[in-house]
Amino acid sequence: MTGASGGGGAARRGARSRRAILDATLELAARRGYGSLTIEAVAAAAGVGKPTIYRWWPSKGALALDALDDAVGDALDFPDTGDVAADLAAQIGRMVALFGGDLGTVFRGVIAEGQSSPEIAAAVRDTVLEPRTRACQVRLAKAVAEGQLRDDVPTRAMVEMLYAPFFYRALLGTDVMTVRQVPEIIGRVLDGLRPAA
Amino acid sequence: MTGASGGGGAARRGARSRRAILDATLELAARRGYGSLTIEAVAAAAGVGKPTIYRWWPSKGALALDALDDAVGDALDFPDTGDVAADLAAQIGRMVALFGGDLGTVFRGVIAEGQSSPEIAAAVRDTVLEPRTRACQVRLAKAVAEGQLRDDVPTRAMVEMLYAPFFYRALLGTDVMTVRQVPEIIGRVLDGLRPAA
Amino acid sequence: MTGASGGGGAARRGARSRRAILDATLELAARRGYGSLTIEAVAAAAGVGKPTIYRWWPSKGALALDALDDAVGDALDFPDTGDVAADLAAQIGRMVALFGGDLGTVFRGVIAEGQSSPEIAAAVRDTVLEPRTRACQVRLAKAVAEGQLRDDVPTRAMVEMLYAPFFYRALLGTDVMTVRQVPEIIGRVLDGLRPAA
Amino acid sequence: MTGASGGGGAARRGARSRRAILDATLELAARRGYGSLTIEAVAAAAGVGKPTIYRWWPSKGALALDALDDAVGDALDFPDTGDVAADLAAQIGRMVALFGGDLGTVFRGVIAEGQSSPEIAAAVRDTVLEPRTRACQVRLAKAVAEGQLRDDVPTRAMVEMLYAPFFYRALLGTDVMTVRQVPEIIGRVLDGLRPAA
DNA sequence: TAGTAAACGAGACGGTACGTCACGTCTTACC
DNA sequence: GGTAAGACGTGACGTACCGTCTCGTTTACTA
Repeated sequence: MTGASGGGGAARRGARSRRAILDATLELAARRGYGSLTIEAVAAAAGVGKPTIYRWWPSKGALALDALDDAVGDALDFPDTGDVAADLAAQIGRMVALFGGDLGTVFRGVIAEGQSSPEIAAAVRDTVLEPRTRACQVRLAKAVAEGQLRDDVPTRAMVEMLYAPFFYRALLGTDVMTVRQVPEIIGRVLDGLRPAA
Repeated sequence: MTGASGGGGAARRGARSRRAILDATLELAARRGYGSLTIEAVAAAAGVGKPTIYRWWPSKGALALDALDDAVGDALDFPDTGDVAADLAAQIGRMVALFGGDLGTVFRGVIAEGQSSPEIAAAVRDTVLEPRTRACQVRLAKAVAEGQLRDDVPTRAMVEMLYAPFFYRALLGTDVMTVRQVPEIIGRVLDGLRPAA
Repeated sequence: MTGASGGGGAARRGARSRRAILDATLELAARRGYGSLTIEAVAAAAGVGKPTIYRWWPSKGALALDALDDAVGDALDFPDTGDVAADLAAQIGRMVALFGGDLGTVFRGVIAEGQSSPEIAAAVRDTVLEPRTRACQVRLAKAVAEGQLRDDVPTRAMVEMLYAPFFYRALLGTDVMTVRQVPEIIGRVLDGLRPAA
Repeated sequence: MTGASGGGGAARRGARSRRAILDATLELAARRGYGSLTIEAVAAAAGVGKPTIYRWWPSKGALALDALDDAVGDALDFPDTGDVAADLAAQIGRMVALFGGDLGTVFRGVIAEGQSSPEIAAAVRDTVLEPRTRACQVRLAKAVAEGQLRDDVPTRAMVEMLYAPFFYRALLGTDVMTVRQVPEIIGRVLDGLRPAA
């Protein structure tokens, strides 16, 4: 359910088709690359007519976003063990692992699509980024309250500092971020976010 | 500087055409959006045959990158006033200003293209990112030597921490970064990069 | 009847398009000349997409041949009045009349195309020439049986002698053959084909 | 020297180039087919610039016609042994032999070109057909005077009857004419052209 | 013999049309 | 009664040649 992106219920009998379409989307995006993904090919691979796809999704980006969202599920929900550094490392580590594979291809493709399509950009923000940003802010606010983090930096800014390096590497392709590097990278950011005394 | 992106010398007589093509590329990308930019339209707007464009640039991405590079020129070269925080704020501020307008549209489009095209991704890295990263590393290394910054964090990691938030906002569209916000954002990152005592 | 040239059934819904395409083909070929006929222009004139034309016809030549065949219909079927000389003059006269106008332009163009394209050449033979040659042979064989013509010359050779002058003039452009000249020309050939006694 | 077709003197220094161009033209036309012959390819194969070709020939057809004319030379001049049937068979036999090979490809291509280009059509008539037609008419007129042929059929019509079958077969591709068939085919036509008593 | 003007090779240029791809819409036929 | 199948108009793709237009560089005739 992607909200603004349009993916829909299809309660009636589209369930089978919906699954086949989402699966084919991920499969093809992973195999041929997001740029070479076409609605035409998805329809063929899913054994479905093109109009059936257009009935439920307005564009390739919306479809890919839905497929992505469907595949990620709740794998990126936020943990709370009491140790904010460990929690951040765990969640971001899972993200790095998840997007290091085929899903990453789709994710980067969707973000790329968003550069040209305000609708997709908005859908990505609303369905992917914003909910997790808020969950993270909640966790950070708790850490602030517990004195683990400074109280003079908005949690939203902290989120940005923590996640930005991941997107930087993912989207600019300067280096692949591995799960093992995550704690160190997070740690350096947190160094600046700890209370003065 | 066309580097790996292919745009070429065309010393002979293509100078006029080259200018018209690059200008038309920026103009159209700004006006209609990068995604709607077509080689066909560029050719028409530049008063040039399509093959002339394909003779010198292998793809729309390479063309856009060249146009971008040409437009940026040396506007993003790195200053050295002695105060590393001020220098960073100045350079990143200029970047924010530059990419806040039409050039930003092209820049984001080229990076988006890079998600599907390894050639473009590599060209972006080689011609745009890497040179400036190195210049920044040089400046940071000087600051480390002067005791303004920690010596236990690689300068490359520092660069990442400093620039990532800009790309985060630019590419995910969560918020527009304004020039006025730059010093504060840079400042927070630097807080974690200053020597311990 | 599209025979080997490929134009097809398009039973489903292409009927309107098919008509528009064939009409536009003849119209443009007549107006601008066969050599200047382009698929692009036919598509535009017919209010049709290029791919629709390529879906049904493999080449300009095949399209033109189909348009020709469609326009000729059964206008060149062979008569039988009992007088072989009169029948030949009538049929060839109709042919001269038909190909003296716009259809001739198309016909000559298709034959020209056949010089470079074995497929077109074969299609011309199979769909245009051969059926009429056979019909003529049948008529000639009857005349032979009735003693109006020699029995020591193959009817196929007779057909060649009778029709060749028409193609000679049409394709080499030495002179335009008029309907009034037909009986005389046919007559001279028949002079050599009458029984000895 | 093709008169209207333009091929020209190039007395100065073009001799080498001219030869190379004509040779390359025949070579390429034979190898790849007339339709696939391009000025560009001729220029490359001849080691010559395109403008050099355009300087001397206005079109591919004019070039091919010149190459053809150059290659045929005086091989098709008309003999006179006293026996008109033998002379005709000899000359037409030589023509069949000559145009049965690569030269035939070029010849048919030039005639095809003539269907769309009045200039080429005129050049073909003026430089290839007309001179030989006249030579043949002269020979036939002599035969008429000697009583070997009817005097009530214009020699021009006779020429048409005699040569048309060759072009019929060559251009319509119904059958290849072999040298051995020539006397028989000529003979049948002459049967109708002999004096009555 | 030297000078010079042409013709030359090379190839970039503005174009036109090619034949193909995928788009997103629409219609028909089947299940 | 919804759906697969797929034809349709559209528009851009990237390519092949077109015929024209500079570019220097031979080269062979004139002086």
